[in-house]
Amino acid sequence: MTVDMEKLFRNSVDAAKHLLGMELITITPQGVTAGIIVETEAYHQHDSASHSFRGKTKRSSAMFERPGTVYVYLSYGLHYCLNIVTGPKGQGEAVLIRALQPTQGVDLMKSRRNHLGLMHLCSGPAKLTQALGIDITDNNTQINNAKIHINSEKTFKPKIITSTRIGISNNKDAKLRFYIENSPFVSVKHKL
DNA sequence: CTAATGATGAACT
DNA sequence: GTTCATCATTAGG
Repeated sequence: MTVDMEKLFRNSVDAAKHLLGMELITITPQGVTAGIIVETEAYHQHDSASHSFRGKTKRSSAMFERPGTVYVYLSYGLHYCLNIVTGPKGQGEAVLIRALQPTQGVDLMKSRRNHLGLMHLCSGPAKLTQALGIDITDNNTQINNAKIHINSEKTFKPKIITSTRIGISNNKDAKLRFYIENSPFVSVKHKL
């Protein structure tokens, strides 16, 4: 990760906002797939909804690595979700990537996603990992190193909406979900 | 050791 | 709106 990127990734809330509008890219043997990040959530160690809340465990250990580390976990026994770890190292902070607007490799995404339509390819945290070919083998790898990349140059300035997070039972009222206004590609449209 | 649960998605009615 | 697939982690005995 460049010095520039390190600055953007100082804490999970700022990173969650900065990541909106950036392009997330995977380079695999099957081809390149990519999409604009349109929805994120921030998690941190003093947040009872976070996997890092009870300290470092076997599952969450990647969350305590340096900024730019990838944290992937198995959700509900069958889905993978992608997080980008933010700093400082050891704090257990990360940003969950919840939705993308597909930009590159749409046909490959469709083949990985059982040939669903454009709106169903990346509109959820486990949908986008499947579409981009991300799984548990990517856990604890580094961004912009080999397979998973983020292009920090935005092609537009997104208007950011802040809301409560999706699918959690602890710390429900914290407004730590961020998404791009009027994007049809977000996972859930309602919620405050 | 056992049992409940979950940062979800697909397929239903 | 509801149900359920499916398993690592976690709490508890």
